[in-house]
Amino acid sequence: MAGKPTLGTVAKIAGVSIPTVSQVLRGTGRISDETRDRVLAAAKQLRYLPDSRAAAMRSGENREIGFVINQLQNPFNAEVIGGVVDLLEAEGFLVSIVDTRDDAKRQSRQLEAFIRHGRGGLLWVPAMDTPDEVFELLAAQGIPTVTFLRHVRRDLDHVGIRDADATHVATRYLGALGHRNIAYLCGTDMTMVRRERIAGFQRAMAALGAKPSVVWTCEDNKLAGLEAMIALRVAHPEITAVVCNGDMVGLGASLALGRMGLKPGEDVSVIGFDDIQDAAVATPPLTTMAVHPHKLGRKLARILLDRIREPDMPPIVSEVSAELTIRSTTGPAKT
Amino acid sequence: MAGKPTLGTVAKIAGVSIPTVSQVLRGTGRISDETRDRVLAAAKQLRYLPDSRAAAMRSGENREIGFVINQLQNPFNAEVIGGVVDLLEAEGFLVSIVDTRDDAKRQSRQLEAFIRHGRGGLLWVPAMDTPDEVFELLAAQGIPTVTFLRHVRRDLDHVGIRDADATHVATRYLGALGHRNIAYLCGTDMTMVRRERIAGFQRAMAALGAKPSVVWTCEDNKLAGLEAMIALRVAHPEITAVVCNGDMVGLGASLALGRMGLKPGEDVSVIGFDDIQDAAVATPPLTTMAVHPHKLGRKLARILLDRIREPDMPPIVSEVSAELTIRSTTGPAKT
DNA sequence: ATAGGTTGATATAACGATATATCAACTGTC
DNA sequence: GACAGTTGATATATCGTTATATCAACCTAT
Repeated sequence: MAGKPTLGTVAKIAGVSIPTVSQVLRGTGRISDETRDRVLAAAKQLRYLPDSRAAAMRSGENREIGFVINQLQNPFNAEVIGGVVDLLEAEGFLVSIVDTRDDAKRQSRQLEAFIRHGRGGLLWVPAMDTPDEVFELLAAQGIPTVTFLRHVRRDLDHVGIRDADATHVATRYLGALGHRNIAYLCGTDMTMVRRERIAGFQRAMAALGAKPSVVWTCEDNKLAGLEAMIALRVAHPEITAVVCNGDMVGLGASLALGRMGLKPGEDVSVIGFDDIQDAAVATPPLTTMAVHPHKLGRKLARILLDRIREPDMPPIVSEVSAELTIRSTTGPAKT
Repeated sequence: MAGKPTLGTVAKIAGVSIPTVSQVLRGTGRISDETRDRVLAAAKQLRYLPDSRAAAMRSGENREIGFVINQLQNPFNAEVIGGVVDLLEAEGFLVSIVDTRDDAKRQSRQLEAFIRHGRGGLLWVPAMDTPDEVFELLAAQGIPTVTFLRHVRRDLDHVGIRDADATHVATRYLGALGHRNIAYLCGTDMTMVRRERIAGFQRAMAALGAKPSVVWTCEDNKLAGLEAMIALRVAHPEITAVVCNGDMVGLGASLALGRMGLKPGEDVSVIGFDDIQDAAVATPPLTTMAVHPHKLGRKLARILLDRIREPDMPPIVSEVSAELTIRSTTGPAKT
């Protein structure tokens, strides 16, 4: 009545032994048609489902993957998750997700919980300021792990974006349109990703022979982008183009221009990053550096599967390029 | 080297037996200071973390909760998740999330996976068209379960919103502003929630003595809201106000009015639902029926904890009211 | 009739933990 | 110095599975 059905309860009802039930359900061993039917009927009647934890304990096989992400609300991340889950569920894995909200303390608790609860593999966007001891903890457990976006440890598999290249391309494109006073809008947190992107931006600015470049602070959401654009406009009225650290910021900046009576793509150009779904349908549609988050998610999952299959390979690093996707928020510099 | 540390490896290093290590780590039994120190040192050196699956198997205690949600990207849901996780993690639980994307088949697989992997409790927004067998499966396992938003089974605990009241209040408010030609914008999927909301809308319309009311089809996102508003305006130019099934739709509708050269709150009034963070910072700020998603998440978690503690209580149903939150997209009807 | 092979099932041990029982070595008491 | 009580540890059984070994019953061949 109360309590989950187990192999034992199924065995009792079918009038056979426990190993027999186990063999029937997994299709191994030699079983007569008659007992097979009896066992299957009993299992169905009780709605029995095997306890994979007990199974994993004995057999060593573990098909539960943990995904540790830094911001669940972020539409880019949500699309990546879709790709990861599509692939892994098709392979019979369960993907359970936790959100660190970029808080290293919460992340430590969650990773510990994942280890205790026996995840067979981890996908991980390391939170900012992740302490080294966390990596050592993971290494000590020997859990297959792939980091995503933030490439903090060379001894782990990694899937990421060619960040420096992307901002370089974006900035060079603005330069080709005649812009010389270009700002980069991003947060203060010095993650690997951000460092790379700023480096790419600076490199392109240097190649353009542009003045000392402006890197302007801005949280990673639409409202912050809006406010930052307004403040930037006041502090640096000479700026004619901005490269943003994410589409949400870009959309906010574009919105701000409208509010100030300026036309994005005519008065000031804006380039976003990620190509989230909103970018294409915004007014005006946002020029952006597109990565394909769903595909990226599949690649991430694939590499984890490879690692699980071959634990002793040297670390794999896979970086994809972002594509310049021109829409309406960029245009020639006013002369 | 390879392989997780276990009680056995810790015991060997500390030179004691397995039960001793277990007792030291859990603080039970009688242990001398000297062996305690030795054991703790060994555990620390190996970075040992106990396997909660094995522990749960023996002790029966299970502190892993599954959250089955219908749409991860939805900002309202994301805020609810925040509330749930804040409470449950503070109580020492691990909350792992899966996204059904409102696909009953995927949901079945995911729920089965949660059962197999031994979740100690479930929070669940049932997907549309969830077949009865799924509920029977859950009942057979006896897993504490609380449904959220969609109240499909009276024999399960539930946390939701007083949907009919909310749309009734919203519509009555528009009536008080002088509007009589009011439309309701929502999807075609006849979920419990939607049925209730339409009922509240219709009831208020009847009380206003208004004409046969318009219920207009619209997916639950910003772009769909935008397109629906434009189409609605063409088909029913007499409409002066719309009540929306969610803030994303409301924001899209408001955007559409701007594109058509109309002023939200002057030419046409718009009311949203949920009060997601974007609603307050949009231009113009969106009038909406506010629920407090973070608080709602905490309540949801609390009820699950109660159920886990007292499995035999009769089902609990908790419904919260949405508050009319007036911003700038509503105003008096033009005379 | 006996050895050897096949069939269809069960017995047993193990995974990593916990709960309960047991036990040896001290302690103190009269 | 014998007995009871305490202290600090270990032995053993158990949770729900799976892997491996074992086994009885039947068949076949010489």
